[in-house]
Amino acid sequence: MNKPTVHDIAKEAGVSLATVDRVLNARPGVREKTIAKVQGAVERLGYVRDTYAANLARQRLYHFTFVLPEGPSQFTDTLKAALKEATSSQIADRIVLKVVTVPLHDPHAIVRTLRSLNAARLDGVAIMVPETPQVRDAVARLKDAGVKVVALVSDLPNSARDYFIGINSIAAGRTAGLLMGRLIPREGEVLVVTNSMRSRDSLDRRLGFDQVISNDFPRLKALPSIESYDDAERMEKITREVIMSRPDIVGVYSMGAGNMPLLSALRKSERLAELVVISHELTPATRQALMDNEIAAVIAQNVGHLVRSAMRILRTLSDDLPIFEAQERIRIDIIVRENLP
Amino acid sequence: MNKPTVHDIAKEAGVSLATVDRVLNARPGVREKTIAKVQGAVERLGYVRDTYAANLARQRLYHFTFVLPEGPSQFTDTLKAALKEATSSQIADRIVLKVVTVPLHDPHAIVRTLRSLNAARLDGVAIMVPETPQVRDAVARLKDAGVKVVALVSDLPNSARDYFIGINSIAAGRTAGLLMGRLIPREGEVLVVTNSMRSRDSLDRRLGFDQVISNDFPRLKALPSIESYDDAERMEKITREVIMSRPDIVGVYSMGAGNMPLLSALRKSERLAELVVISHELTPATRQALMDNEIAAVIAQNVGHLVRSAMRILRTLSDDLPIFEAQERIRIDIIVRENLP
DNA sequence: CTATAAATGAGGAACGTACCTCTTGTCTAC
DNA sequence: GTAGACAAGAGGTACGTTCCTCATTTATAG
Repeated sequence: MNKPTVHDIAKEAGVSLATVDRVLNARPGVREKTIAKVQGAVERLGYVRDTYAANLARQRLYHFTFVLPEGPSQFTDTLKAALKEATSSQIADRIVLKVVTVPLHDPHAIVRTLRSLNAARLDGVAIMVPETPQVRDAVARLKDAGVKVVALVSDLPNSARDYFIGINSIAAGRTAGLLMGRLIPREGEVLVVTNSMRSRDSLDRRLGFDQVISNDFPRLKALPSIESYDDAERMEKITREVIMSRPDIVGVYSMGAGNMPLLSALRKSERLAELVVISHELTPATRQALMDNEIAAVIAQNVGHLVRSAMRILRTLSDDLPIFEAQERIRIDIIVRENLP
Repeated sequence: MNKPTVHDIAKEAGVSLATVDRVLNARPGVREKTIAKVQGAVERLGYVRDTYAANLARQRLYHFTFVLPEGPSQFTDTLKAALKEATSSQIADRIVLKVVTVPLHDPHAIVRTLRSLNAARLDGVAIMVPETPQVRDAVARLKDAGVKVVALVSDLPNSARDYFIGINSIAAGRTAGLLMGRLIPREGEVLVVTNSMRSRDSLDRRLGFDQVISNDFPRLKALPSIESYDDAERMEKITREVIMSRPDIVGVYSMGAGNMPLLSALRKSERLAELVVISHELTPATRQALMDNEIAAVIAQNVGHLVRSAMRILRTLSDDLPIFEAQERIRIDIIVRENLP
């Protein structure tokens, strides 16, 4: 009735413990026929390796590296904080964690960093950078070297990454669109702002947003995206100008980072109270704006879950174990003033 | 640099391994002074017991029992499904799980069941029942017998339970109130329905809902709660009558289970399209209603997270380890058509 | 100061797995 | 028929912890 051990497998298969070990750990020097015998026993008894005992025996350490954007961003700051917090918990057990940051605007530097990772002493990498052909190459190279790769927050769909941990941007955009439509009962224009439409996330969010607006809420007109290019002043200036010149604007959808200059511009315009503002990611700025009723809703992903999931998945991949999908699915959180975590 | 082991503690404290073991496992026969020496070494080296190695050595099994409501309820069905799913994952490692169901309407049967639990061979219990003085007593009795007790979904705030796993009902009600107010731009009445206002959860949700409605949306008038007493026919009949007789109703807040008869009544009234309906818990019925635009939003708690959290917390409590709060906090999920999980 | 109890030390086996060495068995080729 | 290669067995040690026994030291009481 108890969980079968390697000894049970040996008995069941009629071979020695050493042979079972050779088969289970894919060591050479075992005939096909014998391998089949052992695997048969494994399946018949429903053997699952006790990972903890195995890790104890082999003194296993998991070497993981997180590649995150550098520079000031409230979102990546909260992500890093969550990572640090997780490090001191049970989840980080046997994990040796390294965090490196890369400048997002410099594709060469990103690739240089990815290439500089020592694949030989690395079990897994979690990457949060925009997808480029060079990044795809670097991912393939890591994979070839036996390193597990997961994309974090921003997917690398055309790369060889093993897993994506984050929310579907199209669905996130659709959620924003639905909320915007439901929260604005009249006609009008919706301002859409982002850092840069060259990022895939922004494109997808915009896509999802437009799908729902045009299909379910034709009374609303989503304006062309305004891009800030990470320039706070530019963002504030342009936003103010557009808001001033277009009295029909009834809502604002902020797809990316940079909510602080946006809010600052909206405040100065003195039209904030009558606008429905929806933004992404829960940061100190958006949290405060929610509490002040300046932002109606925030579309977010739980960063704590994000980093814990990344660690668990990298570990699971490293052990060639099946992933428990239900636990790892990152949900699209809708946060309003009253359900702030 | 490596994690210290019991051997390191023995060396540091200048005692033998056996003594370290006696101290760490609170076995008798050690002088106060020696205990202090060992504990000093533990703190200086920052020793943390390797729980996996310990469990391996002592062949530890965690015996947990979940006490859940019996009878047909889509919510408890999904909860049980999540429990079953979790059982076959890593999380349930070394856990021997038992599920017993109790009739919620029969306080005596509940207490009888709680008393019948064999505290001697039980490490922890997760309980989902309404709080009564008898339940409080039963919890205290379990605690006295050394069993860890957590309240699930529905808190037992005045009992000796170690932990509550679920969402704050007042905050959930406030969230519903805020959404209702934001989604209804005009004046009108809001119908509030529930199973029974004798349940603490319903009272608290109502309380939170009324707080926000009266404070932020005085244009809305929340009607007195309609109770179904778990009687589907009654629910459907009364709802239909009220809806028919009160043309000013613009929204419906469903605080408890029994969304199927409610929806059925609303459909028959043919006013569903113009009503803003907000309900609790994601079940097959509410999921379908969300997709059909019949329900505007569902306030939910992630049942998968709920049961995984319960298992982790019971295990952590059994090991007298600190709980990683950030991971265990159950969030108030707002679910709309586009962010359905 | 001794008898006794209490506290501590020393060592080993076990948990399930990994990994090592050494030996024995079996097959193939010439 | 035997060398050589390959396959399999047998047995041990280790990981960090628990738990056991037995011996030894130390404190306490009479």
